[in-house]
Amino acid sequence: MAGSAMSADARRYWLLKSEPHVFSIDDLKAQGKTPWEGVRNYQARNSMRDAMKVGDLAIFYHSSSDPSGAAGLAQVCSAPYPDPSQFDPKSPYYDEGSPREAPRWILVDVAFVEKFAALVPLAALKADPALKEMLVVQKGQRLSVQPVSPPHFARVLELAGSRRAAEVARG
DNA sequence: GCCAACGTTGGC
DNA sequence: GCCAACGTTGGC
Repeated sequence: MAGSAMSADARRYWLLKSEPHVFSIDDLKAQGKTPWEGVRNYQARNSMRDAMKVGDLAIFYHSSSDPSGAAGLAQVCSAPYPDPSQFDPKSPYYDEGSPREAPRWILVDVAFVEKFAALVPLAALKADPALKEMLVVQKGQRLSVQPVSPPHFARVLELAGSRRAAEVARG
């Protein structure tokens, strides 16, 4: 009991990938919040289902873009619930094998927090010695929902010139 | 557009 | 349970 409370309740940090031509940080800003639908990878789902908490912060990452990179900040704003798109035959994310009574795909809602003054390109993340171990800079890393360590998260915010950098670094 | 890396599927 | 084939991701 004693000693476990702090780590269990500590805010966690994430990175969410999105192709900006599908859904960008500007789209999130315009909508205010959105269900993070379409995740069809079990490891990414497990993060949303088991580990994310309301209030967690996430780097909003633009993938398959020119350039790709960290575009802004989002915040988890709901408990996990079934991704409605898995049951929608018209959705590109439809999964006919997902049972209604035991939905396969779970998501959370995320809210807009901040758009970085300038996108931090992947090349800049790769060039930073402090981010050498960060998942997103690793070769072949395709996971679309990634955990980010607090120091890495704080460093990305610092590179982005975010006013929240100091706050995050404090924990 | 190419292709390396990765996850999933399905035959055996 | 192995592993080849396949589909997808995503940087370049």
